Amino acid sequence: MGLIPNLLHMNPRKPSGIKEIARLAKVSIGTVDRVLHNRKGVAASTRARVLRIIEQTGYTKNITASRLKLASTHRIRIAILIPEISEPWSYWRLQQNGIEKAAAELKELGVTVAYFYFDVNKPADFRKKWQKIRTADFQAVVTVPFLKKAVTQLLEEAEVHHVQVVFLDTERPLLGKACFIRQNSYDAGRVAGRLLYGLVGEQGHYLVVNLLRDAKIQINCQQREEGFRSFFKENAPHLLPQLHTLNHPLNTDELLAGVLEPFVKPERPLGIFVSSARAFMVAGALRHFPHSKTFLAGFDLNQQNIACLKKGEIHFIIHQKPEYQGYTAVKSIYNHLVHEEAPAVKVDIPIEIIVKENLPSYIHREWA
Amino acid sequence: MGLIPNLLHMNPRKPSGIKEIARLAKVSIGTVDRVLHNRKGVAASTRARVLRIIEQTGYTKNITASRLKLASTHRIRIAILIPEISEPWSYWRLQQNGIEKAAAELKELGVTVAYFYFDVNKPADFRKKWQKIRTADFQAVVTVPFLKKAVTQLLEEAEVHHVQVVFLDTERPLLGKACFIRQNSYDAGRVAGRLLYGLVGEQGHYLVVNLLRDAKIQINCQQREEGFRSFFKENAPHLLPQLHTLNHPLNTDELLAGVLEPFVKPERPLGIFVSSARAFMVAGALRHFPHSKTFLAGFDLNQQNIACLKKGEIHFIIHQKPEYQGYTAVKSIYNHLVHEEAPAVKVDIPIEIIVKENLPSYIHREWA
DNA sequence: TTTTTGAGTGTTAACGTTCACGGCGTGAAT
DNA sequence: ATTCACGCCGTGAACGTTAACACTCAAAAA
Repeated sequence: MGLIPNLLHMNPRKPSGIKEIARLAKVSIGTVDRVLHNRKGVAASTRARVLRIIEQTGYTKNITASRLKLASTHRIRIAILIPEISEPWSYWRLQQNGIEKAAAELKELGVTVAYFYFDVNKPADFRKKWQKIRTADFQAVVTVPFLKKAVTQLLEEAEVHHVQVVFLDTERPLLGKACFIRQNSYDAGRVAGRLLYGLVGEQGHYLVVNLLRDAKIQINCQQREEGFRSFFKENAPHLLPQLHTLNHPLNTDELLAGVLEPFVKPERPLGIFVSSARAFMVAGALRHFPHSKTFLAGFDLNQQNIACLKKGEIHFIIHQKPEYQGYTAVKSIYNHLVHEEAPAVKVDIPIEIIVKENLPSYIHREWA
Repeated sequence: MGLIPNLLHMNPRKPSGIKEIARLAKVSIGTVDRVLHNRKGVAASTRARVLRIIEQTGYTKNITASRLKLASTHRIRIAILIPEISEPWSYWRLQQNGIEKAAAELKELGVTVAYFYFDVNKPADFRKKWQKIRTADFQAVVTVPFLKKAVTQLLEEAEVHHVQVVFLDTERPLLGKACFIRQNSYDAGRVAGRLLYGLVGEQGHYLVVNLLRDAKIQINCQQREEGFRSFFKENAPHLLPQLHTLNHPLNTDELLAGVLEPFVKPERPLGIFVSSARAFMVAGALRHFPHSKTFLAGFDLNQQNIACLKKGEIHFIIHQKPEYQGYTAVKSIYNHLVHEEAPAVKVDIPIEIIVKENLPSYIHREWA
């Protein structure tokens, strides 16, 4: 340890980075810095010379050093504008966990995130919170595209104020060049079609169950159903007469089991695609028909779905990786702001298929 | 931009980090540094006082600043000891792509990786390359546990020389506390069992195809078969008589189609599980039996398998995410060496299921 | 002619961490 | 009494980047 003299200190390494560029271009580091940041105050000839050296040496700036310097003065501020988190295991809580993990990693690089929660039923609340964000110079905002008109306004104002917008979990055809982190719902529906068709086969019937909140269907669920139907249209069009849809309001008095009864026949297999995260409710209702040959596919690894998967009551779950979405949103924004040549944030979350047997490899592990 | 005076420069922020600790403990930053690095030369009372302050303030060192300083003197050197890469699309090439991506990200933090390739058929070559690594002070080595005896020796010597070892793609029961990045082959086989059973059902027959290189079965393939069989043992033991194994040497003169023929009967469905990355070969052979009801599952998203998946000749692919494995190996080593409290590297790659419909979400996307 | 401007430069002090070096003391050896 | 050793601690120069500030000339304004 102490026996070997420290050779590195005897022959100092030749400087790399901006200092080396300055030496080669016969200017000071100040000038190189001005060129790199496109600041004025550099003669055209000097600028060209410096740029040539930068080109030739393939210089890239040391982001570690840059962020170390900037962390104290020019922080990167990201606003998170998401629906109020009611249940402790809600989808947005998971997204937020991912966001917080990213924030922790980026903290010492001068990145801060601030949360703003809005009431999904009140567009005015969304607008109000956005105005707070807009007037508080954030570089970026991560939000959801639920409230169509309010979001359109947000996009326009964000463009004017140079605030980067990233949508989580969006499906709405996005105006302009908005960024997003989402899973393709249409394709996810197609995957569910493939999986249930494989299990149920030609002799069976099929049912799409949309569980409605406030009597209206979510856009995600709608697109998933379209994808599901498109699979059959392309691969087994003769089965379309056997493919039905059940829209069932969650806040109804009717029991789900009762509504399902006409579809469940002991003599023929039934494939049920639940377009939302509540497949476990359908699984519960199906316990009234113990001798039916029913196969169930749905979304999201919440605790109830996991339990049903383990018991064999749900056969396939499609995972949306909410934590990963949140994590990726923040990380991508950072990368985009820091490496200027980095592409805009457009991430398609893979459509991951969970069955009973690969569940452990998903829940016993870090998700990032 | 220039209109607002820079307030941050007028009221300087109170220092954070080591300086603040020093101020509170009424010592210099040198002493704090000595305490943080457990170096001698600090009075016991002073050390206790500093440690108390560190505890109270919840100080954590700024790794950005630390690496900036250390990058020039104490680089983190990682050796990669993997089989020679023959084919351009080989599995190890993909792993190496992931490694290189991680290396690029960590370059400015003073991390360097060096590659050593060995001939998988020559344990002596493996040993020779390892000796080169051992004598060249690397902090860590990423390798594969193929050659049992040579690897045991490596592990012992690495422990003595404080070289961290991380195995890629391992299944061998690992001696001691070795680290790994792998997919659980047994569980992957079980997943394949679930998927094929779902498609083929009770009336079908099942076949495990092990494609042998040099007449011997790879340990991965063996464990996958065990997992596959265990699924049927648990879920459909009555089908075990209908479950056969075919070990087929790749360098034989016999045609695969000929060997498969006795198993393929037009009247009954057949589920084939190929335990390696060459399911496309079985798919090719099956083209001789166009009217058979055959279902095929295998591993890895190589180009031939992808083509078969798109054509519907292969029904399920299990993805091992080789690029992600390589990336994770290097990143995890870095995190472990840099955050001393970080856990040892033990990563289970999730068993990801690919069908025709979710393939696009896997191949049109960054894997990290 | 002298002063003033300002465009084009160089200089320097940070950001938080690291570590060699040197400078105090106190106690032991000469 | 003078030297030497050594435990304990502070100082300062880096790492590469940033940006305010200071300086130097020219040409334009007085």
